[in-house]
Amino acid sequence: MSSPRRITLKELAAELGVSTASVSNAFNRPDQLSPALRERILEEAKRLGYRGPDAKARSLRTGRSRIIAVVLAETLTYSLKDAVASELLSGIAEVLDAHGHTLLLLSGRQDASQVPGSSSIADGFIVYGLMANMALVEELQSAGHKPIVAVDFDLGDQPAIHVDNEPASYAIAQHALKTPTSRTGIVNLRLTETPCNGRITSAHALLPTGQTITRSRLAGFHRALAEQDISPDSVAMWNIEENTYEVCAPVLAEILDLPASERPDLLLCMSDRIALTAVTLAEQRGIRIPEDLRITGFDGIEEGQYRSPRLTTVQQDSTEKGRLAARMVLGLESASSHRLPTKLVLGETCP
Amino acid sequence: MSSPRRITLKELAAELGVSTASVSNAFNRPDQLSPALRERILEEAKRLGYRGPDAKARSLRTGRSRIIAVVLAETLTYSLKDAVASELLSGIAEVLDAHGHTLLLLSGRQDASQVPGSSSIADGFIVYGLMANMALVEELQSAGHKPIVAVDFDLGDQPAIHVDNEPASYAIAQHALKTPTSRTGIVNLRLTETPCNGRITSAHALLPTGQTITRSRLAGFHRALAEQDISPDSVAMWNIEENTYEVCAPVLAEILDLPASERPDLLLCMSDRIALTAVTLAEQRGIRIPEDLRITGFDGIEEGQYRSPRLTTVQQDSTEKGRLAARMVLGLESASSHRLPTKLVLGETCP
DNA sequence: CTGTTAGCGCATTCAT
DNA sequence: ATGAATGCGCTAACAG
Repeated sequence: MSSPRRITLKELAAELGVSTASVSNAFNRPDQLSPALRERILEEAKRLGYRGPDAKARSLRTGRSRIIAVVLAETLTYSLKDAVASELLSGIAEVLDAHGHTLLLLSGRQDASQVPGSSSIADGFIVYGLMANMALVEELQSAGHKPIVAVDFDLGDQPAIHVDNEPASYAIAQHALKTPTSRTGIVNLRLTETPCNGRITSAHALLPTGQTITRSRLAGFHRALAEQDISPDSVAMWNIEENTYEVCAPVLAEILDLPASERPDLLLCMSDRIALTAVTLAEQRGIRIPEDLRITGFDGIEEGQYRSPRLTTVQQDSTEKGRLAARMVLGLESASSHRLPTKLVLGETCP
Repeated sequence: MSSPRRITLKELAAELGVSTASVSNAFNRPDQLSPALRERILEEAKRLGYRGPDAKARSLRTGRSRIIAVVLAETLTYSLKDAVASELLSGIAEVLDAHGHTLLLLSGRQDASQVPGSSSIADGFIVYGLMANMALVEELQSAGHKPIVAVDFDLGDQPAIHVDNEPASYAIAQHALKTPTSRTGIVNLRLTETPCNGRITSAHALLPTGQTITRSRLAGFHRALAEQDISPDSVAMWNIEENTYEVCAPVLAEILDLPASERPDLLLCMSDRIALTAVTLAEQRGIRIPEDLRITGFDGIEEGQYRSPRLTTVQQDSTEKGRLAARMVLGLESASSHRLPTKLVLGETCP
């Protein structure tokens, strides 16, 4: 076989003896030509191996590509392995697919040089999580009138989607604190100004309030603690930089290997991944859950529910968050900010 | 603020009193103009908010977009939630990122009408898994000289990446059968001609040999069974259509709820997801692992190793599979087919 | 209902 | 080292 080059619309038109407009209309606007001609064009196109208008030329001409870019705060490699991010993407993909759009993955972590290139092809952007490097996002904002939706953080006056982090954390901590505790520990996620995997001391500065979701979660924990007359300062805190087992494990091992007199009997974790790692390491050490150690998570990922003991956690519907973001970026939903509800899920790790 | 429209290269050139070629060269070919002029252009560009050449126009002109499309056999919504597919994507993204390319997600399940549109924008394709609808893939093949890499199945004479499915399955079954078993059961993944979630009877036709990875895995199981003088026909088989807890659970419940005299004491599962679901449901029923029931998986996903009991499984490095696919599609690796090795991982579910 | 025309924004010859 | 000209493939006005 020898199809040296994709045939073009113009060539097809010439071959058929019709105008390029008719061929274009045959593919794009059926109502603009007679069914008979359309039929003839489509048939001949198939015969000659013409697969429809070229996406590159079409997008240049129309200004639209039917591509929506998702910009992820972390590296793609990491985000794709993270259950929460994957669920979000899953929800986004569901809606985009249903509306004939496709999904381009970008990372806020790339060399700032490359990104602008590919990004100007997208019709809109969903930006997930606070970027370490805001340069890219600022470009997107200034680049024109393309819709931008921020998820889990605020981006100027762009519409944003949030989850009820503070009330949810308050609720789960309140639940956990109903059972008397002698020592509570909090395991945070990306909360310190400078990277830290381990115990948070007074030497560590925390990220500013109001910027990150984990800061809101901490506020909820603290409110519930205060309500029990437990001073937040008396509660030990640890920090974790990356929501993976490998990064979580050493920090949790450090906690669980504390002498029994110092080891917490309640761990408030900021993610299910952290909590699940705690469960695994506790099991390995013969620490009984929940008798010796109660554990709460946050996110409600499937892995935490489809195992035993089931995680006590806050369920945020990341898939729905993705669907909503996609509908907003496609203009199917008002471009105002949304705050999604969460649900307290009582498992066996903290009954 | 009022940036009504993104400024164009031509306008910038006019503003500066230089030719469009110089502006273009300032961004693309630094060696083609004096450093002084280049500096001036870049500076003025930044000042006027010109973010570099438009991706749509640039890709039309050059014929290259720096976008690689990954075509997934299943829906995107499903694939993004699947640990194996996510790891593959993770590996792909890692390499693409490092080489300044971006990742476009396509599904082989979309309305065939939409896909061709967006797909012609990509510089190359990685096709993952046997498509239910081969129409799209046939288009990609005939569409020209863009590189295509097939993963986990064969696509005409395109280069393909495979895993040692048959030997790996043989090895794990052989290991499992070292311990005497009274009743072995096999839980397959997408193996029947027509969809089936449940027991496979003689009424079910299986997919043709050599097409799907699960068929190869079954062959490995059967070879090990035959070696123990166990007739494959005497081994009960079940089938599962989708690698999710929700779909796996009812089928495994059916198996585990068989009267003790009929219930298998060894389950050879074709995926870790199936095996993990079996573990969870067995635990719920007080069936002891491995005393009452031994379980093997396939894939080696993290979830199976970072829990207790750890899964006995075959580890395939999906991330490396993705990296290799990406290097091949970028032309950094010979375009010949590859077969990746696997590793037997002995956990507690089948010591 | 159909055909003609004029760019979309850019990279690349080929002159100078 | 720089500038003028051409067209990548297509769609949207418009004219017939």
